[in-house]
Amino acid sequence: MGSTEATDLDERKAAILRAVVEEYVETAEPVGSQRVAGSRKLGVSSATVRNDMTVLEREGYITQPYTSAGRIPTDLGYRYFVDHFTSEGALRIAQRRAVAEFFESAHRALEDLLHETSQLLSRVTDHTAMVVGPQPEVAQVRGVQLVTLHPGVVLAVAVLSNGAVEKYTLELPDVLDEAQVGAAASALEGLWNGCAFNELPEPPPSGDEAIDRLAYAVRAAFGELVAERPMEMLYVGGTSRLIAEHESFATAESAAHLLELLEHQVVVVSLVRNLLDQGVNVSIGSENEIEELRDCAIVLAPYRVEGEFAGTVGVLGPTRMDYRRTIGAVAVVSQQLGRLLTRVD
Amino acid sequence: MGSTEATDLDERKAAILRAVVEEYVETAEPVGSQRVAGSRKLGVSSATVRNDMTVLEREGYITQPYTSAGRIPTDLGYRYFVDHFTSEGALRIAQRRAVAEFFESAHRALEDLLHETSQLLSRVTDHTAMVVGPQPEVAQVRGVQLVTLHPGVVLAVAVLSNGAVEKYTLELPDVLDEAQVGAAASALEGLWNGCAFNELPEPPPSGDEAIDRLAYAVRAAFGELVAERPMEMLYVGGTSRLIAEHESFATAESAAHLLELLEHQVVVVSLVRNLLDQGVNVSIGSENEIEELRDCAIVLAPYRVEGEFAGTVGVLGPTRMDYRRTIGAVAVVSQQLGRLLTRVD
DNA sequence: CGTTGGCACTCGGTAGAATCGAGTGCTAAC
DNA sequence: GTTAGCACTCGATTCTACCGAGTGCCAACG
Repeated sequence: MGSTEATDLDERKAAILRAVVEEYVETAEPVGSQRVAGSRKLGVSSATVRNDMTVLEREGYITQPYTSAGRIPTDLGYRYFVDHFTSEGALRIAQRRAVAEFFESAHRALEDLLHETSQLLSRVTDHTAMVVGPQPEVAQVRGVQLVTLHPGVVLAVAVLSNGAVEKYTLELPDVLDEAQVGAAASALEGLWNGCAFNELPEPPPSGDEAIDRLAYAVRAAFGELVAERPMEMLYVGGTSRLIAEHESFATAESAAHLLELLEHQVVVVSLVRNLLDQGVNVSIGSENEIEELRDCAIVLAPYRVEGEFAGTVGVLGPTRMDYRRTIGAVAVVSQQLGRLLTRVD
Repeated sequence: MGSTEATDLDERKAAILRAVVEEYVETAEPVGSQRVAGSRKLGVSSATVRNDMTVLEREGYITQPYTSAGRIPTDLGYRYFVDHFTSEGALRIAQRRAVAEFFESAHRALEDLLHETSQLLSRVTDHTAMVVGPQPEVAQVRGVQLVTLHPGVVLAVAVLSNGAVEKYTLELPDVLDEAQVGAAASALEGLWNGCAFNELPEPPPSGDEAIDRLAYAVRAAFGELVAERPMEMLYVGGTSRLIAEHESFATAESAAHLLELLEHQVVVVSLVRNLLDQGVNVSIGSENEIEELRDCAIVLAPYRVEGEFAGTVGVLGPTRMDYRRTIGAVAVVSQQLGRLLTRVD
C-alpha cells in the first residue's frame, strides 16, 4: 500500500480535506471549491482549491458523486480526518453535563445500568449506541442456590463476583424434599465458591443418588449456559436514530438490514471484540467487513473496571457523522462507566 | 352511534367489502369495481359493484384516495372485516410447524424464552412482535441470598416462585463478615419465604445493629425495585420489519417514531394492558389513542399459566395487514407459550 | 326495482423537453 | 505557484402532454 504518501498531505491540502469533511458532515451536500475557499480562512482562491482537490481526488480522499459536482469525502478521507483532526474530543457543555448527571445518580442492577447507559450515549451522540457488558467468564461463583418451584422442578441460581446472576430451570426425574435440595445446594456452594463460572469442577458422589443426580444436572445446566451463550450481553439504545439517519444511507432497506443485524447479539459482540482486539477504535465504511456496514461508521471505546478491560461502549452511525463529537462522547461515557463500576462493583 | 346499521351489511355488500380488504392487503393498490367483479364469484357486473361501493363509502367502510380512483378500506372497514371474516385463523403449514418446533425444543431461562418467543412470532407473522412477561408482583419469594462482592458491597438476590430473580447491589456503611451476612440472609429468608415480593414485611430487630441495617437496606432496595419498575418486562422482536413495512406507513419518520415508542417499555406495557382490560384483541388505526399508532394495527392475545392470566403476546404492524393470518399466529403462539410455561414453570 | 351496458369525465402517474445553475477542467495571464 | 476567465457537464426542477384505470350517471333491460 502506498501508505507513505497517503498519510502525507501538505498543510493546505489537509486543511482543504478537513473543510470538505466538516462542511459535508454539516450540510449533507457535495461541497464545491467556492464554499471551501469562501468560508475558510485559507487565503487562496477557488481555482487553487480546485487544483488541490483534483489531487486529493486522485489520491482517493474525496470523490465526486457525478461529473462536475462538488466533492464528498471517501472512507479514506474520513479516515484521514479521524486520524489527524480529532485529537481532543469536543463535547458541548449540555452533553457533558448530561453524562455527568447520569453517572452521578446511577446505580441499580448492572443490567439496568448498562441498558440505560446505551440510551444515554444514544441521546448524547444522536446515534444508535451499543454497550457490551463485562465478560462473565472471568467472574467467580460467590453463591449457589437451589429453589424448588414445583415438585420436580428446581431453579438453580448462581451469583457471580461481578454482580451477575445466572439461572436455569431444571426438570428432574426425582421429587426431592427441601432437605435434599438444601444438601445439594450447600455441597455445590462449598465446592464451587471461588471457582470460575466457566470451569466448575464436577461434584463428587455424596452417597445419596437423587442428590447427586440433581447436583450433576445443575453443573450440566450451567455448563450449557456457558457454552451456548456468547455471554457478553449486548445493550442497544436509540435504534430509532437509524431511521432518522436513513437519508445518509444508500437505501431505506439498508436501515432495515442494520436493525436486523443489531438483533443478532452474537454477531455484534464478536464484531466489536474483533475490532478492539486489533486496536481499532473507529471503523469507517468499507473498513468494515460486514456488507451491511458499508455505509456505517463504528466508534468504540473499551471501559476498564479496576484497571482490567471489562467491556465496550460504542456508537453506530452513518459514515457521514461528526467524528469529533462522537469520539469525545464515547470516550467520556466509557471512562465514567468504568469509574462507576470500579467504585460500586 | 349508528351502530345498528353499521354492523348490518347485506350479504353482497359484505362480500364486496371483504374482497376490497383482501385485494388491497395483497396488492397495496386501490381496488376498482372491475377487479372485484372479475376475480370474485359474485355473479354481478362491475356496475352493480360500483353502486354498492358508493353505499359502502357513504357508510364509512371504504374510501377513495382521490376522486375516481379505486377504493381502499377505512379503519372501520378493517374492523368489520376482523369482526366477521376472521373466525378461524388461517396459518400456513410451514408456519404452524415452525411454532410447534420452537415450543418442542424450547426451555432455557424465562427471559430468554420470552425473548425468543417474540422473535418467533415476528418471523411467523412478518411483523414486529411483542411479548409482555408475567407480572412479577404476584410472584412469591422462594429464596433470599446475600453475597459479599467486595468489602462493604453486598449483592441481594431474591428468587421468586415464577422463576424470576431480582437483585440489587448495596453499598453499606458497615463492613460485615460472612457470618453476619449469612445471619441476615437466613433471617430474611425465614421471614420472607412465601411472601409476595411486593409486600415484604419489615425485618424485626435482631439485636445486632449492623445486621439490622443490612436487612433493612435489602428491604428498601427490593421495595425500590417494585416501586420503580412497571415490572412486567417487554420483549420486542423483529423491529426491522417496521422499516420493511414503511411503504404502508404515511411517512418514513413515522417508522422512527414507532421505534422510539417501542423503546419505552412503560408506555407499551400499559398500552397493552389497557387494551386487554377492555377486552380488545385487535386495535386498528384510529382506534388507538396514541398518535404514532394511527397507521398501525395491534393484535393481542393473553396467555395463561395454570389457568391464570399471566401476560400477553402481540403483533404490531400496518393497518394493511393480513388479519386472518396474524390473528391465527398470535392465538397459536399465546396458547403454546401458556402451555409450555404451565408445564415447566 | 334491481341490474347492466354505455359514456363522458377525473386525476394521478409517466415520459419528454426545456431550463437553470452550481461546479468543474482547462488555459492563459499574473 | 496562483488566479481570473470561460466553455462545458449534468443533476434537479418545472412544464406539458398524454395515457388509462376507475368513477358517476343515465338509459335500457328483464
